[in-house]
Amino acid sequence: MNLKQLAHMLALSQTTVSRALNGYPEVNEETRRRVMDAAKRHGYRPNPSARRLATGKTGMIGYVLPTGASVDIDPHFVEFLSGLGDYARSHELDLVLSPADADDQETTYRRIVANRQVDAVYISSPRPADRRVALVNTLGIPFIVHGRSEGFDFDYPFTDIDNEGAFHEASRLLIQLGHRRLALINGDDRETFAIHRERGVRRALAASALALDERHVCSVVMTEENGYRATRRLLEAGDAPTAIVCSSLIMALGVVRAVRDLGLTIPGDISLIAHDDVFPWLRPENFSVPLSTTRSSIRLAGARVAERLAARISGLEEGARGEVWPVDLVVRGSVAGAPA
Amino acid sequence: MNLKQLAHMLALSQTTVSRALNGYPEVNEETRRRVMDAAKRHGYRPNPSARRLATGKTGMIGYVLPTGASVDIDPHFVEFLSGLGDYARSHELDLVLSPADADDQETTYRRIVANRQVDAVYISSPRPADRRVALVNTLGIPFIVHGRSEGFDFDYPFTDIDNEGAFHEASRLLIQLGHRRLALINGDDRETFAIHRERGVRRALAASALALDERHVCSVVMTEENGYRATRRLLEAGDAPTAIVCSSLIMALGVVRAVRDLGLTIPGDISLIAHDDVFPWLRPENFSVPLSTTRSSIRLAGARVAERLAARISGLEEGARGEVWPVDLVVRGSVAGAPA
DNA sequence: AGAGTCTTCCAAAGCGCTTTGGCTTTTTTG
DNA sequence: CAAAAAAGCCAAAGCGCTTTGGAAGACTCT
Repeated sequence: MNLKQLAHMLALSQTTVSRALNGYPEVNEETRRRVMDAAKRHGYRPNPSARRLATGKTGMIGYVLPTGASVDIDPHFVEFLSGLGDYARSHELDLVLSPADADDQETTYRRIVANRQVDAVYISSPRPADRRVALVNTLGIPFIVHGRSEGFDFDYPFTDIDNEGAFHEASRLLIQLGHRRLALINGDDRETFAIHRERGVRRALAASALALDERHVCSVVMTEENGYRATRRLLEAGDAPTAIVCSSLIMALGVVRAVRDLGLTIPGDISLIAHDDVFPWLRPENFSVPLSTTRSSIRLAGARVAERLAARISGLEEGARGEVWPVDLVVRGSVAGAPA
Repeated sequence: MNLKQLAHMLALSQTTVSRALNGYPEVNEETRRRVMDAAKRHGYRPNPSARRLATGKTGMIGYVLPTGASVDIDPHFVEFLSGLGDYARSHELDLVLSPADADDQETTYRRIVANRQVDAVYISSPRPADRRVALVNTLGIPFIVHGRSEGFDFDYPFTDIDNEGAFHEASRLLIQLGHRRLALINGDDRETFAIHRERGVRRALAASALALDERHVCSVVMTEENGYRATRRLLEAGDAPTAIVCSSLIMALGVVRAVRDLGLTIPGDISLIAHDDVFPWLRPENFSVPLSTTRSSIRLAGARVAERLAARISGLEEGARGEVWPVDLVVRGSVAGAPA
């Protein structure tokens, strides 16, 4: 059942039927009702390929997925996707993942824009002066950055959490508890979120005339194993820290294991605070010692990004407004006063 | 730059240019070369929307993503996606995720097929007599099932691992080590993989004239917390098992925590084997006691599914061939002889 | 009543590609 | 050498929708 048939059946022109269905004003309300009625009764659904060719609108949002044998997709992605998908569903949007060589995403961005394959895109895990952001900005496709970039001479729309504030608060708590030697086990420090977190820690220390020992900050891919290794290294060297701030719950698993392996305890010897993106399958309160966290649901962020993308597609949102969400500091058993 | 312009510039008809580009035989090789040359030089890329309208081919594979506030996307998904994306990239395929109400995926399947939004789909986490499988089968769109369904009067193409065999082997090993009371902490037993795993355990026990105590088998969503709870319940009741087989590494984290909380040790008091889908961020050899596993890379499965989908789209693969991959049993420190 | 203004609808021209059917020109064949 | 076959190309008809530019009729106003 296509438009032509429907129009013929109603003894109307395709124009009128099309307009009736799409809510244009120049059609009699009575006629519109008849049309919509018939459309529903016959289960008419406009062919998206045709609509797409005619309008350029696709009803899809895009994401360029970096791939490659040695490229691991961040497990956070799936949670983000949950939120995104949940919102997208309610707005009849589909998500298209365009796999790209991790080292050449530009080609793919250009392709999906040139081919008008999607109405909008989002960018995640941005770095300072991220080329992807600059690119989509000049290409002129609606977009939202999940996270933040830095160092551009233009503004852009983003949704981010207050990473600096979160890690500042976490560090401040530890300092108040008497800790003087903090360590930071961070994610990839080429990404902005990690830079902000480190900044937060340093600022808190500086406020108490303390500093972050360069040997006490490390930047690694966020796996359990790397959390373990980093902790071993930190604790086995001289001037070991008494408190650790950690960028992910998965790494925190490794931290806990390392501390135990060394015959130390949390929080007796080591206080620990980690960032929690809120996974359903791994919860900080269920650590052997309930874990203090800076908490922010990445799923909600996904939903919010979808919402903003939809708004931009339909023209309801414009401009380069960035938004920064506050982060909760949730104190549980893994922190205590510094050992004497 | 569109076909019309290119044709005009070459003083050829659109027909000829189109045919030259698409490798049809009725065009002079010399002409073809000229055309391809010009196309490359001017960066001509056929508009996919137009091609799609004309041919019905989209260059995309589809996945219906169950969503909802209480629906959690399986964290395995992201690893599967890694493999899928990696292959898809090399074949210029995009992946479209169509979010659907978890309780009504049929509507979405019908929509993407009726609208010809994708060339093929894959289905994951199938259950016995899965309605989605029956549906796509009758809808006639090319598809691959990742995993297996059961109880149909038709065959269908799938790629699965030998879950029954894997858990049979794991159980057999434990039995050989003298264990008599095994427990199974399984995933959602409405899904086929869980049913097969249970079957494997039972078969191994039966071979030694043993049986799986109904109190020693449980089926839960695969989270750390559920692994913990299940283990507490198992070990605190009478006739506690001396060995546990567990369907996921994430649940195994909870198992280990519970065992420790109870003042027991692995493998001294409890032997443990878990299934490992091979995540980069959580490795069995890094458990406090290196974990024995049944191992099968879900990432490779993703790549294989993509490969088969591509083959089916291009007509290279037909029929309902199912393939079952063997699973490695990797023995590490978490198993030992049964306590006296 | 005639001019001007809405309201309501339509025919037809895209959107950019593929593909059918046919027309020349060249090559092959008996 | 004429007839048949093959090769190489083209015009035009889709694919199914949106949107432009009118046009006809109904209504308002002076």
